[in-house]
Amino acid sequence: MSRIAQVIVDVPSRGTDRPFDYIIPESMQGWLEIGSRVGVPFGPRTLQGFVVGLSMESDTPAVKLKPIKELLDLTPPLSEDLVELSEWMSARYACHRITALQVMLPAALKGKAERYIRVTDRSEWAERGSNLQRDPDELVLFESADELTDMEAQIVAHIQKQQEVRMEHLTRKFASHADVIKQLLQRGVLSESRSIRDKVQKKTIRTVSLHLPEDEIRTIIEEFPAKARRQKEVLTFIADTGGEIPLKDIMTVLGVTAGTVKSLADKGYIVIRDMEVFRDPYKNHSFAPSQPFVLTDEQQMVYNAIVQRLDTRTEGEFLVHGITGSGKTEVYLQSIQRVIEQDRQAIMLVPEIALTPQMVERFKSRFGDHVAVMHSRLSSGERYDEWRKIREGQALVAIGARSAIFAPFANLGLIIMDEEHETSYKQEESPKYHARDVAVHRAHQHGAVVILGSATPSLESYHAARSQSSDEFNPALLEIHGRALGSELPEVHIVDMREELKEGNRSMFSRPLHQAIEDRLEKKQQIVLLLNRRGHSTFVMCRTCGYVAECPNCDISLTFHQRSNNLRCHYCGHAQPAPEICPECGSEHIRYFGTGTQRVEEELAKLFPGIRVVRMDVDTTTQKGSHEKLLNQFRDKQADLLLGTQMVAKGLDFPDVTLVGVIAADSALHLPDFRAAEKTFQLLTQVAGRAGRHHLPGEVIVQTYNPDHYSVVHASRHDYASFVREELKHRQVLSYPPYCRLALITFSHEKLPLLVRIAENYVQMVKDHSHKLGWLGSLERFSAEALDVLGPVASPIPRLKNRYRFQCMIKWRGDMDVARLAEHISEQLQDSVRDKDLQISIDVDPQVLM
DNA sequence: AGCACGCCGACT
DNA sequence: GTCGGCGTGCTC
Repeated sequence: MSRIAQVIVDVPSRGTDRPFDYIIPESMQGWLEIGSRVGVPFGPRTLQGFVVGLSMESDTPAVKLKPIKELLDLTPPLSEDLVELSEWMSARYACHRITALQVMLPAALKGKAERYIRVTDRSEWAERGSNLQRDPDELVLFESADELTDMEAQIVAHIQKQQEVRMEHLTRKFASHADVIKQLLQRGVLSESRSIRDKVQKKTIRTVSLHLPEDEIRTIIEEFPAKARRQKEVLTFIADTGGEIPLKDIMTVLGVTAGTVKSLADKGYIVIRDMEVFRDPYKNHSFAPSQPFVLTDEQQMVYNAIVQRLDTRTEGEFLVHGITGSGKTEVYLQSIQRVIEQDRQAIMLVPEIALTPQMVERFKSRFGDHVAVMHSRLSSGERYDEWRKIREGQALVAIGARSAIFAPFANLGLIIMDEEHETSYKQEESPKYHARDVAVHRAHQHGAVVILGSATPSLESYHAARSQSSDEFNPALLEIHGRALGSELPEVHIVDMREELKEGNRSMFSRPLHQAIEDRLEKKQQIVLLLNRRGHSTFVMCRTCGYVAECPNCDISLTFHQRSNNLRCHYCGHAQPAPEICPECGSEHIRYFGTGTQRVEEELAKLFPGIRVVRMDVDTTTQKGSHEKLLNQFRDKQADLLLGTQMVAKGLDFPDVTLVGVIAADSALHLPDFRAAEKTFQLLTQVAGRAGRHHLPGEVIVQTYNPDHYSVVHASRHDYASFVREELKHRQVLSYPPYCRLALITFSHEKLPLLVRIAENYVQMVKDHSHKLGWLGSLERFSAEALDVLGPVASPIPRLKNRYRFQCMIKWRGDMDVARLAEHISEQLQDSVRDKDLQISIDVDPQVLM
């Protein structure tokens, strides 16, 4: 038996980011495991912590060791593999261990210490009951107990009844007598302790069941006194139904009160108890069971490749590149089915916005109650219950967004990541993990298979599949070229908005789009309009020739800064004055860009009187369930046109949509991000996939000022391979992922001069350190190992919440531990500056460079 | 993160 | 001469 437990305590700071040793009390022997959640004394406080190791001896001097105070769960909330995973995460993403552990659990398990009050020496007092004032002889224990006033006695009695009462509850109940409670504590009549209390309680319902054998009950029913007609009915009902029946049901079905039922319990015929139940967010939905579809030949080949690995229990990764509407989901469903038959479990990750009721229904109707759904719109209680269903083995499939990758399955066989290119798989707050990388690591732990699926795979994944590297992540590429229903991909027309302007059309709708909308309205077919609002930020473009100002060093569009009236690059810091006329064609129509959905809606109403528009954007979908409501409205044909931002591009499937319009394809193209072209290509491809998915042929109209840009051209031809070829060339020349890795270091402080000095210091320190290690070098030389630092520059958001922000970027190739280097330097700098106002954040493999 | 221990200004 | 400012150091 181990004597010592290593515990990570719930304090996310540098000084406490290591295990602390505790003595395991006798009573916890055999119960305490790696992954257990415990309450421990830490300095003067009581904190929640997680056991990450067990041992016989400790290096800490015995006098310093304290015992663990309490064990918080019967079964450990974390398994050993998740504890190991947290160690890997803290190293890879430079985060505190506790932060990594915490992200794996539902918020409900983030307990905080609370004060609990009880009457001192409970056993003595319990016997005395309410006589405590009348029997002063026995109260020698407390010198002044015989002087208890009425108020004091009342408080003591209240506490005694419940044995232990939370301080918070007490101060609320006896709000005006806080001083009395304080005094009782001082005199020792009451004592306090601290204990960890969870945020969410398990939910229970009152149930009723027979307390005697059924034949006995039948006899009792026979002989029931006639005037107790109601009770007789109730008892008969319970005997007939059998098992545990919710009290509520009895009351509604028979129209009786709780009192009637209770008197039966008092007679000892039945028992009433609180039964633990799971909150079911989908309890009001019914799901018609569905059967597997017959797979197309292509689907079958993909499925066979996956099943081959599953059946031989070999780990492996697959990248399934299937065009929109190719029926990837059906392949996922059948693969999951296989894994379940093997007594293993599966995780299905989808982007948050794609986790629609449609999607959930598909899984629930195939796998019934074995599905646990985890998404952000659940209450913390609901999320906790879904999590427990997984932990306790009731659920076999977890479907959810990013954090579902931590679903606590014991025997994981398959992890699927749909729309794997989505940036929402990267968490923006600490721990800044990427679910794809975590998935690969977890799969290695379990010998499980990983499937990444997308119509537009990320360049990182695609490149990893293409190059035969010996990396940890080396997926096999599987392709699906045809659509499941045999429909054709829609025809895409590119409209050159420069031409429109030349011909005098200043409206946001080109003539072809205008005409097409009119046509569909007439035919009573539906339209989806996409306004890409990511480009709301200000890039400078010439309306006449499409010229966009770009940085000479970085090949990235410049951002317009109104304050200083100049253009800047967020990568290297380059700045130049804002042009008055277009440097390419001399036109005066040069301006910065941005259009809102609201304006488009107004414009639509003006141009097409009577048009029924459903607008979907952050403004209209913040309310719970509004997303679903708007989509249903559109599905039920209560609207002709669905107008929205990115969210209309994903996964929606409406049979009568025959026209998809993209108002401004360019708006994401000129964001200061090296992934701008990739994002544009992905968005156009995805949104084009919304049209003509069923019998009616679809058409897509893309308006753009850059009709020749390769992301637009290749998207219009549905040509992923050509796009990738071209984009990879750019990435290679400029040394961006997948040809190197990135870490973004962001500094923030209230005082600008200090901040600049720190940022410059940091960059210098990175250079010095990596030079010493022999890492520093130019990445452009195609060396296998090299590291380079860019910046520091002001962040794209230079001031946030009264704090200035600077950033620098580390680029490297090779498998050196840059996260550790970055963290090490952070700590050195923090130590030398000694300013706790200084924040340094490290983002390894950033997806958004802000 | 808290909380305590520890060295320098405005007050009974 | 004391109460208290928050600098820095520790928490098994």
